[in-house]
Amino acid sequence: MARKLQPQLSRRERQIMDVIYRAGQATAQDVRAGITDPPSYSTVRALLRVLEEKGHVKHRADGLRYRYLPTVPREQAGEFALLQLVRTFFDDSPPDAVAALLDLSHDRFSDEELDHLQALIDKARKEGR
Amino acid sequence: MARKLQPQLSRRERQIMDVIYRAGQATAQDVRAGITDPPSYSTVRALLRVLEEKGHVKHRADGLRYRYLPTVPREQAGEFALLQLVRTFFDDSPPDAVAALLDLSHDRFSDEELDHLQALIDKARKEGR
DNA sequence: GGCAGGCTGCTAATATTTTAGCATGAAGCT
DNA sequence: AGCTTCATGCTAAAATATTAGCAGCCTGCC
Repeated sequence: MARKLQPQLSRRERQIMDVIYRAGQATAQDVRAGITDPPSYSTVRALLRVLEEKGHVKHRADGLRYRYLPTVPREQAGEFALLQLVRTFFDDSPPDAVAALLDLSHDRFSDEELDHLQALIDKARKEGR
Repeated sequence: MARKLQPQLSRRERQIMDVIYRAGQATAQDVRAGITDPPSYSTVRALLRVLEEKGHVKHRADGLRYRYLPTVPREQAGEFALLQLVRTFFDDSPPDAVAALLDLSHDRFSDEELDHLQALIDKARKEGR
């Protein structure tokens, strides 16, 4: 399976993709609203067109307007980005990254989520041996 | 403490910063070697100068040449990037991200690391109540 | 001394990105 | 019907990023 190397998005393109991934899908207005320092509406649309040409998003007509979706599903893109980040900042060690996340935001973990993690760890243990 | 919003690096700048963060520090040659599709040596140096102007890296003289270091320490930059990514791809839910990491690379977790995580979870449990 | 090698500083051209404006068409409303 | 609103498509200018070349300086060596 030939995986695309790297999208190599430009600054604004990256910003826009982030908005779209956060929301799942978005209109040009949505995108504009999701950027803190937004350019004109016209500009956003131009960039969306560029992103579509490059194959990073596709659009569906929603009444009169367009609604943009990522071509690479969120889950897959997220995994890829995560691995990339782990490689750059955590010595390519997923465990280090997990530790950082726990350390950084342990207060964000509910009891249920902790239970869930517990289960995942147990599962990893079983599969490991 | 006024934290800078977002670095907003350009494409090449991002690539270069990644190399520097991966290695901890790097010379222009190192940077060039760390990029898969590198521009000329001259170009790399120019970009390093730009990055220094913008305050993202600093350099130390190492004999005759320069050795570049990030101004924001790796750990801190990693945490920030991680939170950012979690926000974009995991509904701002660190637990979801942890689950994805475990799921994605459970074979990369050694027994010791699993024990360590276990301890972190227990700690979170205690602090949580 | 004088030459080669490896580095920096600076500068300028080229490519790409980013931007906004204008023309056009569909839908809804009075 | 005619007006307003909100969308698109296209185009071209402006800003920024990317690139490479050239000059100069230090070090080591013949």
